[in-house]
Amino acid sequence: MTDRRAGPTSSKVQGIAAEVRRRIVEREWRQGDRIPDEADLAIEFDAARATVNKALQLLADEGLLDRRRRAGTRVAVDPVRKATFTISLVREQVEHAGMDYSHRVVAQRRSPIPADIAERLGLPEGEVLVHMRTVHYGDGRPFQLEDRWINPRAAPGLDRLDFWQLNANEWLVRNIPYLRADFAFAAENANRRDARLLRTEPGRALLILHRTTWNDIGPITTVRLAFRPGHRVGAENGRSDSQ
Amino acid sequence: MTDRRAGPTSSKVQGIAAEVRRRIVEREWRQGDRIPDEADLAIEFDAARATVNKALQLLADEGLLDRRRRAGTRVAVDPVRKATFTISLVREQVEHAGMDYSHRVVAQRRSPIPADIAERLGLPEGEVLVHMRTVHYGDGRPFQLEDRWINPRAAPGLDRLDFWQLNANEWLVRNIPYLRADFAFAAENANRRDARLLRTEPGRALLILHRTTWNDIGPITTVRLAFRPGHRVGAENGRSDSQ
DNA sequence: TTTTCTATTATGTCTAGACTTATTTTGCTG
DNA sequence: CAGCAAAATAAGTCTAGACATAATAGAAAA
Repeated sequence: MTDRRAGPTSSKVQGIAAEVRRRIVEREWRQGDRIPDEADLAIEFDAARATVNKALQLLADEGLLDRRRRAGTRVAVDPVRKATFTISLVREQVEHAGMDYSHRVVAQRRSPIPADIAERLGLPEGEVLVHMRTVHYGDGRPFQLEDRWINPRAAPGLDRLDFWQLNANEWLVRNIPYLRADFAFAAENANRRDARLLRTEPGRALLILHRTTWNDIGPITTVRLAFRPGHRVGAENGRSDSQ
Repeated sequence: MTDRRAGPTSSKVQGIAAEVRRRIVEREWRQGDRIPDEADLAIEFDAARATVNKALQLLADEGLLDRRRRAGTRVAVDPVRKATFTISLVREQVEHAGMDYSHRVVAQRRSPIPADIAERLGLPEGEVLVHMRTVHYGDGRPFQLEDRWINPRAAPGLDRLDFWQLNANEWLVRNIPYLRADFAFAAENANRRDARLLRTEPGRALLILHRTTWNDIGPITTVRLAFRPGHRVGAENGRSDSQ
């Protein structure tokens, strides 16, 4: 997990947010309490209401405040916190860790989709998609195993490509923008194939990240990423990091 | 395909964001392209510059645009996407799934911290913290196993509490607000204790969520949450869901 | 040529004010 | 008293304009 630099240039919005945060942490304002309205805070902080609004929205997005029209702003009773995970390209993850990146496509073919994939994509079972399996390496050691289904209908230009050479994820990400994505983390015991490709033993617990992306045409691709044993995926919250 | 609700109240900001998103997806504006500046877009969309600014900031936060002062706004080449996970209380997760919630504290004592916990918290090894282990149930079946260390110095009022009765997480969340939290997902093979408490077999892959929270005094608590086998934690992005 | 200064520019931030909208309060009516 | 309509209110959104700031491009100096 990367470190987080000190307060971002401390703008007025950030200053107000920090002060409100402080009052909540110091329990001047307690869980459930109604806090002064935007107009009053604007006077207190000598700011425009829009500025106070932005600060309070920030804290509401963090889950620290509950805001409702007419009802006012309250300190959240159950601070439902949000953790933001940054999903970057495998190659960048590997290189960021100071390793040399390489990858190997171990399978690529057109194939009818099994039931679970069909359900995930909302396509009829047996529809023929492009299926590929890739191992990503860091310093020659397996880093991540990628099992991907691609919908050629939603990815024009796919046919002309040689994925035995190219990195599918990078091509997709750069050429087929998506409107929506969903993610899910899971844990699975490595099966024989996972174990062989990741050079570990069957049964080892693997962190799995499922991701499916969509555009206006339909599902683009769904992928199962299996990380090497022991890998962690981290996030941080608490200070919003817009910009 | 899952349902896609109509534009969220379709404000002007959302409308502009949607149109820019469309142009990127339709490849009118391609990866790396410079897009018109805020002033021009403001004229085109008949909006104030602040409104355009808000829309573009939204898309930049989503990772779809790169913006830099003076250099202008470009369509991101590597759309580093952010997935936001909502971390709610276990009880809410269980009840949201339509199950009856219950929990059982299986251990609670003061204990010197081992090396890994010490490192995670930035405290000297051997410092004495409160250590507790709780099983959370849904409809009587184990849902999550919680292994928690609490720093009494950062959690005043802790001593007077009876955690054999109370849910530690809920008490902390409601009474000791934190400034910063970090999260990490991992996968581990169930050890004997995990297996016994989650009523599964040793070796089963478990999804683990580590979370540590901090306030201005120092670390408050660190917790290892082990989900029951097969559990998934999901997120979605693509449309910002502020408010 | 390279370096350094300076002007320019697009985004970042803020303000004061207006209007909108969800929600609660209040007060009227049966 | 209940039920409903109207007033009040606090957040939501937007505008026009101002100034700040980072980064670039171009000009001047070495």
